[in-house]
Amino acid sequence: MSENKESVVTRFAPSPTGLLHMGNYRTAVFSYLYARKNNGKFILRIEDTDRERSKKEYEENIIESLNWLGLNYDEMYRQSEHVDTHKKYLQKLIDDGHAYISKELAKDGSGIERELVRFKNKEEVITFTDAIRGDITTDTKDLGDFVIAKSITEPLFHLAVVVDDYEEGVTHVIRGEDHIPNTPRQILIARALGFPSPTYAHLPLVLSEDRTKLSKRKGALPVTAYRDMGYLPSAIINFMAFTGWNPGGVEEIFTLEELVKTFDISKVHKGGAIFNEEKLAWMNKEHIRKQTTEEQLSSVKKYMADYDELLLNRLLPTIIDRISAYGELVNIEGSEFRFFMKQPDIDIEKVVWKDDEPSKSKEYLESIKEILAIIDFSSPQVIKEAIMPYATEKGKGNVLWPLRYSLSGQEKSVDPFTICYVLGKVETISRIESVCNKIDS
RNA sequence: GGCCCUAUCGUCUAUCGGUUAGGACGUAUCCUUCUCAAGGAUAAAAGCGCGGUUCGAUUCCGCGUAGGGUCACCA
Repeated sequence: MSENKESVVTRFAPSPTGLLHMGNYRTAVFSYLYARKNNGKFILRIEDTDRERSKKEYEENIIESLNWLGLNYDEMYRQSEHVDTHKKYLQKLIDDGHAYISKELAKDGSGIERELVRFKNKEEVITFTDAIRGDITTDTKDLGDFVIAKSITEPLFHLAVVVDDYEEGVTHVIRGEDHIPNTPRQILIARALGFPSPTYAHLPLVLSEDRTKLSKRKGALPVTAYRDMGYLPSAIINFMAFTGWNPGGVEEIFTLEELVKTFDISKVHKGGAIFNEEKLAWMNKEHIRKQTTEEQLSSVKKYMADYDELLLNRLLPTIIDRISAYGELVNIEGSEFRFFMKQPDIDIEKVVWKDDEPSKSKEYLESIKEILAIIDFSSPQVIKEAIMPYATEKGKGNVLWPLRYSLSGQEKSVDPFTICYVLGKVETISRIESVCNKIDS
């Protein structure tokens, strides 16, 4: 790792004009992976030259999202803070005859005359080699003399991008496919300024169900919304990296470190991919399962801080087994776990298994109570072994259904042994007694 | 419409000229099971069309077709 003059610098250059979704952050993921893979630098550049639309809160959300995802950047710039540099190069372009001031009526119909700066397009054919797509050729005569500044003091997107990429030493511009048409313009400006062109890599788009570009108005959620739904950053990263790329092989669950290790930009796809929410959920579940018990418990506690810790510890494996995102725990009272927190309402009619007799169900419950009273509630397995001989003798459904329903108040629920274990002996027996009393009355 | 990009199961994808076209999500069925999940097993499910090149094309080339992106004094 000594001196390598070709060291890689990539950047993520969002404009803070809204909350960014998965499609946006995926370009950050690929830029990050490429930089880290090559021991290079990853830069965050806030493209806030449009002062009207840029908002501080959006910038903050970008930083927050990147931090949450663990996409650590080595440097951060704000384009607006470099306007002087942009102006310097703009002047150079004009001085060198590559750009000119053009007096034109404002497009807003106000009748005001503005002094736009246009790039003097020599109308050549530009070919660049995209790291993902190969050669892309454009005849720039279709572009005309495009505008590069609103005025001599207000440089616009294309100029700012080219100047900043140069000044920041960006070697690889990794961005969405929607930027392909911008590339020839930016190459033209770079050439006029005598800058070397970076390597371009245009990623396929992330699509919504209708196969058009993912967008907020199509329902794409900000990445922070997934955080708020209790998704794991590692799952989000894994998923984003896997839309449009995969390392080959059968394994699909990767940590960020593993992604860095296996990333290969030449294997990135050319065609767009639909954002598959169901697969994301599955992937998140897999990532939850790979967490340590401590991590799982601390995630669960974010939603269940008020609950008894001992009970939570015993319930944890069941929770992990049944959720695909921690956010499912926001409303415990409405969840399948509600009965662990408080005694459920029991519908006596439902205590009885199929068409067994109510008096018998009570008898079973009484017997189980006797059995449970003398054993140690050390694990669901122990409880199961204690109860099963009796249940088998009397009919499993006859015994187990009343037990499970009495404890949970739910026709569909976690198995009775786990319920007993989580509730503990005292609570379990108390619930059984209360149901027996109700049957009597 | 001009320019540009793309094309394997419903979806995400593997294949870098020769495979019974593989895997995953989802779906269905079965097993397990007192119920629901989870787990296990199985199944259905794909090379856009037509021409070339080649002994041989999903793979390479061309033409269609379809879809997408982009055409700002936004980025």
